[in-house]
Amino acid sequence: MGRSNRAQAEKNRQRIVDVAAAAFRKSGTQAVTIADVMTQAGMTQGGFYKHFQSKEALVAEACTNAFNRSAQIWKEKGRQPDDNVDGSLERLIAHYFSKKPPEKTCPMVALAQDAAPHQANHALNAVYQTGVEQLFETFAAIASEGQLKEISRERLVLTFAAMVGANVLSRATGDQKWVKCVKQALLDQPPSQPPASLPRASRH
Amino acid sequence: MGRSNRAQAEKNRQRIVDVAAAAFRKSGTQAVTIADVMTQAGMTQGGFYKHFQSKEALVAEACTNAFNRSAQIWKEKGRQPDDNVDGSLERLIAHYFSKKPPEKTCPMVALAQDAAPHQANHALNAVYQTGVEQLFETFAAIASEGQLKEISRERLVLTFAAMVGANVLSRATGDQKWVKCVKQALLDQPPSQPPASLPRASRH
DNA sequence: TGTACATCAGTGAACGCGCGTTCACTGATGTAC
DNA sequence: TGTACATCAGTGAACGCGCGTTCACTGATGTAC
Repeated sequence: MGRSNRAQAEKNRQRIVDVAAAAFRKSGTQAVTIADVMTQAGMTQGGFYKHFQSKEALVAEACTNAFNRSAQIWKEKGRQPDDNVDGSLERLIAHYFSKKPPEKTCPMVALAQDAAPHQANHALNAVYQTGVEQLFETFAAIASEGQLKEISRERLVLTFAAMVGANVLSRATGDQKWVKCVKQALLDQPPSQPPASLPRASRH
Repeated sequence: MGRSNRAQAEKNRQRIVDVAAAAFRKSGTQAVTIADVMTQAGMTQGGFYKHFQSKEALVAEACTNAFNRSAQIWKEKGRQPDDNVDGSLERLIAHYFSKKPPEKTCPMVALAQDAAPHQANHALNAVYQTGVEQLFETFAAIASEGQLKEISRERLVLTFAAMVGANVLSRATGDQKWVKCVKQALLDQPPSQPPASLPRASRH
């Protein structure tokens, strides 16, 4: 093919990042090879190193990309023009639990294993930390916006963790029931019927 | 070293499984090599295939082992002789969030990635499914035992998912704050102060 | 109980494959004049 | 505006390493007589 011009090369680079982000979200970073990514991006593997220093570097950049995309969509769910603000958190929760193609898996779930500190990809770990923070703050902002009662941060974190946990369990088992049940628990429980506190015994 | 007798060979086999279970919980199955396991078990890698057909087979067996160990401990937390039954769920939750050495990481969290159906280790996926079920049923049994009010299954799943999610986030980021916050949310919220329903706006 | 032979747990080297990375090469692009 | 040269994006083969697996071999164990 020979050389591309600068504009085309930049497009190609971006395409590699996009393809990689989708593939990593679908299968995790370890299951995706450089050859996979480059083929999907319409090039051969040798060209990869004209754009990135290493696979680790691509991983970090692609995952940043994935977190940004997610945060963007969350924010959109938080403010839809034709709708009142009160239901925005419900809308976000419903979206989080909606069936999505594997390449749109929540990055917090898809990348959790690869980002762990013991995996020694420090760049990815940093990206992941920032990404989780970013998504949680987006979540918290939407929750606090149109809320009648103030929600405690503890409660927010609990809900956030439950969403992630349900997704992890459903993805790992292949059984959607975890997601469905937690979605029900978060959306369908009428405020008029306050839950029996938390699942704990009352103190004796 | 030559050949071991039958009893010793069986002990060696069990040692391999135990070592592997600990290593897989610490680092995930992909990051652990056969040579690692065999060295830690005090043997050389060649001998591995006298006991197991493949790494996949060891993974499945070791993970079964890990889930069983966890379930066993959960059950013990559910019934301690000197204690009344009412606090058993709190005790279990506190234990789940207590700091443990990496080789005792919750199998649901440590193995989630490797167990996913797209990883094509079908034996492990089956083991994982059964293991999650086993832990959840243990959890539900303890919750329902000494409970004054009945807890809805939805609410149980929500709590269960939050525990898993918090652990996933803390393990992946390296930051204990997720675990700490969810633990607080689950244990310290006084029943006398019913939570503001769920983090949602009241319907308009 | 002792002897001869078969079995087989464990050894350690080697094989084979996958995958990240490197490299010599191509030819279009960018630039200097 | 055209020409000569340098640059460099992309190619495709090859390298090197790690790791799961295989294999010939050893010598203690188990067994048959």
